[in-house]
Amino acid sequence: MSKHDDIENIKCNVIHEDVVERVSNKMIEPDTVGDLAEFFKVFGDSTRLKILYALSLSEMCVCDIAAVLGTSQSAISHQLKMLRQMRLVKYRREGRVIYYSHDDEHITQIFRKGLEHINEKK
Amino acid sequence: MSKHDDIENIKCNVIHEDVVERVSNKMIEPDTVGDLAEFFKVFGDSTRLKILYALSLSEMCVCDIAAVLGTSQSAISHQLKMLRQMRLVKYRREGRVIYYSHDDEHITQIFRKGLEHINEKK
DNA sequence: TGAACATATGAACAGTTGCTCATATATGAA
DNA sequence: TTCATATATGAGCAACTGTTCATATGTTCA
Repeated sequence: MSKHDDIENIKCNVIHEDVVERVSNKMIEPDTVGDLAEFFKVFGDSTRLKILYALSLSEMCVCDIAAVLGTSQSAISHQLKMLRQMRLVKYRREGRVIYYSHDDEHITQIFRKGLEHINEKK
Repeated sequence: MSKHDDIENIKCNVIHEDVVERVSNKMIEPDTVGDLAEFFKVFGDSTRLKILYALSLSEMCVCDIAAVLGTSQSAISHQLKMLRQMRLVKYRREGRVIYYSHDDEHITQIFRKGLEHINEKK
């Protein structure tokens, strides 16, 4: 009963009590982290990034987006649904055609920061 | 042979030739998009976000991070490996203990933009 | 009406991801 | 050397993701 004190045989112990407590107290809210992760997850896919980039150049309809990306209409539509739900794009209808465009000014700023990072680290 | 012109029965056609051409010409490089997506993918997970947030408050060793997040040492270690590879964190050794800290000043800026977005859209 | 077309969507499937578990490596102390 | 501890890592698995395929919805025009 000397070495395996409790049930913990794998876990490691707190090493700096003070740091752990201080950081724990200032830690970000679980809900906020969840929302943030969901938000960034949107940027973690090439197709969605391309859509967002294309829309930064021009308002576009679904077919044209598909043409530019060389992807199926269905795939684009699915992704646009997600972008809509995350409030990153908005749309307007004109007859049968639906035009999408950005709905958030943070997109380009986040893009820029990302580009700065990958350009520095080479 | 009238309606199903070629093989395309599902695909939709280009609607605005001019827009498609202009956007295609200015389109982001495939390599760049891939790198960007990989970069943002890192921020798309709660555990990694929490680690990055904790490290923004203080340099920390692996055990302490695990304690703050309430996650296993192994899980933290796996994620730190990824964060290391993406050059988002750096580390220094002191005996058996390894201290991790931020390796990129864009992290906090990207965090802020993300927070601004999710706070606005409620 | 009905045909043609632009877009949306559900189901299914393959590929990916993040965790756990077991174990390996590395360092310090005895 | 041997033990204890801090961290790393490979394999395996369950959950998630992005695409395709088939089909539905909605709009225009004849």
